[in-house]
Amino acid sequence: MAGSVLLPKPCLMRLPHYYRRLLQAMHEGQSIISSDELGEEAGVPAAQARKDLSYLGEFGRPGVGYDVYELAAHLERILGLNEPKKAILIGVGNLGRALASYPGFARYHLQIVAAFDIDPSKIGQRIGSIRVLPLEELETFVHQNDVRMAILAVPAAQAQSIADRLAAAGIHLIWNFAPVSLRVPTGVMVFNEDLAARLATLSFFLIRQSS
Amino acid sequence: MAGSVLLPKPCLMRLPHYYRRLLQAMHEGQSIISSDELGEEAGVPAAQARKDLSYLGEFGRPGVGYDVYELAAHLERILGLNEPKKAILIGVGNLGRALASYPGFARYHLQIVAAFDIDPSKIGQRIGSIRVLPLEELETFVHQNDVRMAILAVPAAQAQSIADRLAAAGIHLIWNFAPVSLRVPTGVMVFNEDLAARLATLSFFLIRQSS
DNA sequence: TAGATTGTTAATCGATTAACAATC
DNA sequence: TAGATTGTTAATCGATTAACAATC
Repeated sequence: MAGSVLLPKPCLMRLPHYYRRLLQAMHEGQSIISSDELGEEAGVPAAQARKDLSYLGEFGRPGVGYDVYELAAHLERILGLNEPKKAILIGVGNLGRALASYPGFARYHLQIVAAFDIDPSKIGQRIGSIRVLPLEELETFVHQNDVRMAILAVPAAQAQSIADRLAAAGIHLIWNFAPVSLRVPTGVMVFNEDLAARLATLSFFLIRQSS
Repeated sequence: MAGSVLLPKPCLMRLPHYYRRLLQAMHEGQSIISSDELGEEAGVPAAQARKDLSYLGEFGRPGVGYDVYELAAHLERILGLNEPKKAILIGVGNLGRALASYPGFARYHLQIVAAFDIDPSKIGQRIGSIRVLPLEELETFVHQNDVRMAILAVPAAQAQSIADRLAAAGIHLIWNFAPVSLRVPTGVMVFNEDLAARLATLSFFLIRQSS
């Protein structure tokens, strides 16, 4: 399940930042870039950036730097940025709607192919081009459309039972925005975007601010 | 600036999860809890949970466990969950609106006291009880209301220039939802909630899924 | 050639885990 | 007393950083 490419998790989290710096370089017509410039974008020293990239292969030229286009293309391939990624959205509240229309996702080829909700008044609505379907159709839709990813934006109380259904329906990856720890069978990956928990950690720093 | 309490960052990130488990215990009438139960919620072994809590002091009783109410009260104090936390919201797009009405924030006493936007058609609107003010009034408002925290939910292109203004106006903590790395003066803390970068890391796993 | 920058090794740093005496 | 569970030490693990030979 871990795939063929092994990467330390902190390294993986920095790759999108390197990639973003490469896009900027392209935009500015820069064709060679240094580990120092890449590291700066990710907030790490040049040595860290070089080490991260060395996990992917040898791309740089000593004394010169990295070819912007070549490295960008490689990161796109490693991260799968250009692969179409079908996902369903569960929960069409304020946050769900915002995610459905988030402009930053299109660049990475995320395709939200349908949304689901229990609220009858929302069924049949559209968010952009995304149709809102009744939750009962979840399993059928996942099977018929071969969807592997779900974005979960329902209230905390409903999240676990829906996660169970998603796992049973064959979803492999849940991007969870509900503020709960989900239990899922092995083989299902959960990535938590827990804004309430994050706020609690911000609170720690905020109340310690001087002045 | 680092405050008096030193905590490893991974530990700090787990404290909200322990706290959440304590709330659940209270709800169920459980008055003693073990490091094993706490660790499970955060996805770590019992030894890790004990070590995390030992940074805060000695709360458990050997052979017994932790007092649910006592530990919850202590976590509330350490994290400052019950302290009122004023914040302003910059950017009243879909994501900004969703954050302004996010139900999970009230429990931790986050008070979004105003929202700002450049779009004239949005000025004067209300999101719940939050008024949308023109961006020109940002500095005045921050000074007059002694605000330390800003939630930044503007398009990537505008984020840096607004971060500059926030820092100059005396904001200490920026919760940044724009997909960019902000440069801020020392003394200003930035916490990034970079959904586009996160999607890129999800992509890495998604395209490697078997079947 | 002189200057710049990579890829990699080794040293450092910090977090996690295992083990267990102390305690209830 | 026997069983359970903490707080803490020491061992392990993994990531970061410094340094530098190799390369352009």
